[in-house]
Amino acid sequence: MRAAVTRAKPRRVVHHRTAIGQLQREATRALIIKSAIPVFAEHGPDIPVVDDFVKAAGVSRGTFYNYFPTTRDLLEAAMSTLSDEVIAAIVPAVADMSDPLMRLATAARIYYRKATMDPLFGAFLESVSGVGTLAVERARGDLQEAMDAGLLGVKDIELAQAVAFGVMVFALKAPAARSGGDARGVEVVRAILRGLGVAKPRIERALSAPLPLEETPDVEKL
Amino acid sequence: MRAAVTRAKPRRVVHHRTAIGQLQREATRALIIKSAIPVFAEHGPDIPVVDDFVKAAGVSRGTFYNYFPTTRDLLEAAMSTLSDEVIAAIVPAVADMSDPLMRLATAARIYYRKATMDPLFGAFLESVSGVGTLAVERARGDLQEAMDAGLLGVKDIELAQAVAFGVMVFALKAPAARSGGDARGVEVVRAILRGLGVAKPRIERALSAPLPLEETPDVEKL
Amino acid sequence: MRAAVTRAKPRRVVHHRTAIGQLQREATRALIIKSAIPVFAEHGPDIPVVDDFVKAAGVSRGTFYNYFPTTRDLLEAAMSTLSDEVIAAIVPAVADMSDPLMRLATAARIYYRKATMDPLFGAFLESVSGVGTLAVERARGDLQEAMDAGLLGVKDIELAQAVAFGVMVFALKAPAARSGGDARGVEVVRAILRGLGVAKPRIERALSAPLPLEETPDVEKL
Amino acid sequence: MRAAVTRAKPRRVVHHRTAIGQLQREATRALIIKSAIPVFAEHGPDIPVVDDFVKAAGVSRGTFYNYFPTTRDLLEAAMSTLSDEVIAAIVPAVADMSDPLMRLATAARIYYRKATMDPLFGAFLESVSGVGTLAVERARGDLQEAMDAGLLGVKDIELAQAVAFGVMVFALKAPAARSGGDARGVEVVRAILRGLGVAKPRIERALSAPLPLEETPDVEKL
DNA sequence: AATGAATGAGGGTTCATTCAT
DNA sequence: AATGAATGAACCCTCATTCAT
Repeated sequence: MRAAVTRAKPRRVVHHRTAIGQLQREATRALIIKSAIPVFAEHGPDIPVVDDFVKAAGVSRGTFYNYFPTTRDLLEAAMSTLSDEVIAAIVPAVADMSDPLMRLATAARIYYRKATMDPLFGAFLESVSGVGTLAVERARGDLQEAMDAGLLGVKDIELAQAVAFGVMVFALKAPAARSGGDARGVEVVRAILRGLGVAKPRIERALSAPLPLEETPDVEKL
Repeated sequence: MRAAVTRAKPRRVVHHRTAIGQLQREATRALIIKSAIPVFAEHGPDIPVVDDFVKAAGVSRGTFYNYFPTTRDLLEAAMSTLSDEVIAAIVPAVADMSDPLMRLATAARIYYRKATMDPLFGAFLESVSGVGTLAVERARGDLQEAMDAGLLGVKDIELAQAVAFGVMVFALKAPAARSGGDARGVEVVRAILRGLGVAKPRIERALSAPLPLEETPDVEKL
Repeated sequence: MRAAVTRAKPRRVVHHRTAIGQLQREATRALIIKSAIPVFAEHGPDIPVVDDFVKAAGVSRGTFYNYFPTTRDLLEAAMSTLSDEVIAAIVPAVADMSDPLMRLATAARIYYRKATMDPLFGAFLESVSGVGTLAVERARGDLQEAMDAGLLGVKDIELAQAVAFGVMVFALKAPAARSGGDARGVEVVRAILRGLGVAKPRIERALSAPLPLEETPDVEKL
Repeated sequence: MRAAVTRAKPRRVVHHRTAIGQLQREATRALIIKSAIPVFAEHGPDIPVVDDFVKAAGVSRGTFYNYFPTTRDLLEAAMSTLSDEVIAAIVPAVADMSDPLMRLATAARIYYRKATMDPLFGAFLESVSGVGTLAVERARGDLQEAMDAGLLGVKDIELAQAVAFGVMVFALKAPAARSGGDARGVEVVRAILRGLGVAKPRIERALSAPLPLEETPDVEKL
């Protein structure tokens, strides 16, 4: 009898459900993030509360906590998601460029365009302070490369970053950001390159790349 | 009835008790603001709560509400107080300068110095997001004047501001801000002027003004 | 003017209200404890929740937290209050006794009586596990003294305590505790003394003290 | 419809799958109980939650509920399992004894030994309040028999139980329980027998039985 | 049977604000 | 004016339980 019991011990196989669960989990996670972005975007300086996300995603509080222990975690996931989107828009456009300044300038122009044309993305940027990280890691590399190549007047990488990100962030905050279109984007990036101490002819060359075709702004998103 | 009350104090006789009361009020108000500044500065991203201010000032909750209906009001008062301090440091130093660029540059250098040397002021700037406004109104005037005089490459006042404030704010956030001293301040302001499209010789001239004697940093303040 | 302001600085006197507050605080604290005792008593093994205490005391949740950060703290306060009551009933009765065994026996009999006659106290003891501490510290001293005087067969203080408290606690849990009156109390204490290895004649002597007049059981308390 | 289902299995034919299922059920149930014991033991005063059991057993929540509608049921099953273990250790050792006092004393000594030497069992006893019942039913019979035979001074079965279980439980709680070994067990049981009013020579006789060979304490179990 | 994602009621805690003194 | 106890709405978080697969 002992033996029989032993033989009958539970199998602990990977259950059918386990596989399904993986997909389900991914989907729910994505749903929560997706619904959270407008919540972050709409909220001003006052931080949204768990209930806001829960309502937006149409899931229960319990489910929310199953995925994101803190709203901070959700914010990071949302930023990461948006960041991926931006990068996806930028990478192919600059892939073939050998000039780091041109890569930098083109990336910045696309970023500016996205921030001004995509209401959701723009609102998100405005609401969430500390935007820095959104597509920053990429820019850092180009800045460094340009500096190493002796193309910048600025000799300090931190200051270079302050110029690039500071001007971009503040320019996006200004009311004019809503109206100037790509042309203003060029002005902003020109100011950045000037601030970095790039020689004038190089500035114009870096700004000469055509931008990829504009997607139509999806107004309904917000 | 509202009118009646208004009409009832036509003589503007200042009663003795009233006068004392005014001073008392002023003093208590100042006390609360003064004690609040380190509270704002010490707090990171999490907002301080009424109790923090109450404890710091050593007054009762009731008294607090007598003076500041919301903590927002207190924050504004604190910013205004600090702003006044900064302006007081800047105004005499630039009073005699006729060149708006030199005024701008010198003011920015003093501001930078204060933010890096005065731990309390610096911490306050870091903690309170959107501090931009601290001594901003003055800068706007100088920027406009310089632009009107054709001294800037940038033609859009909003972009000019984005350059000036964006670079300054982000440069102050960088770790390097803690170590570079006045020399880094010059670099930062040079980047700003370049970003604004000021001609090179004018930049150097604008940066040539000697700064007033440095106060010794008051480390104990924080 | 500076001087005037200085003179007007707030006085920070001990305010009238501060004194009142002390009394008020004491009263509210006592109220919460008092109302909590039946709550603990009525609850079986399931722990009462903050809301129970709040309702019982008729104060707001906020007030509760003003006084007791955790329900554990409240429990301790309640035990301490009851403990004081018991001790107050015991101390005068045994004050004149020189024999530690008689003190011990008399104290135990009064404790037993209180636990069986006072429904609130009894119910509290039953509900709250780990009653130990209620009037224990006193007993420990008498036990030690008796042991030092060579009056106990048991040579280990921890075992002596186990006998005294174990028998008492379990005897109070038995259904018979509700009916036997003082006579059963004598039996219980006799078993304890026997268990401690006290010589037979000493046991009877120790049990011979008359108990103070019984208060009428206050049935309405529960 | 319910009736129909019931009526549908009249032949009591044990289908092959059913037989397997029975064993499987038994095994899973045993697995959950087995894994639950350390969980109960490790947890202090705070009650373990379903998730703890689920993780420990490596089964899903759904499966858990298939076997135990409430954690209370699981606790009872665990107590019953341990109880069986203890009884299994005691029964053969006392089977041949005719003296109820000797049976009682020997059983108590084995119980004490198990509680002090088996870390898991001991921890379980400490954690789970009101464990009294673990091997109690057996003791009750011996107590009653001894009382009927006029061997006890105590005339009240409830009080007899209070003495036996109260002293045992409290003696096991004391720190000394961890060090005294079998010798302390004898002291504890002696105190119990004294408390029950057993005559001295009978006490020593009842304690004279040799204990079965000690299993080596299985330290790794906890 | 077994699985585990989803649920939501239950309970905990904070804190801006009021108000009697 | 100043005081500080009291308030309760607003949030936070856990966990027993369900149920589609």
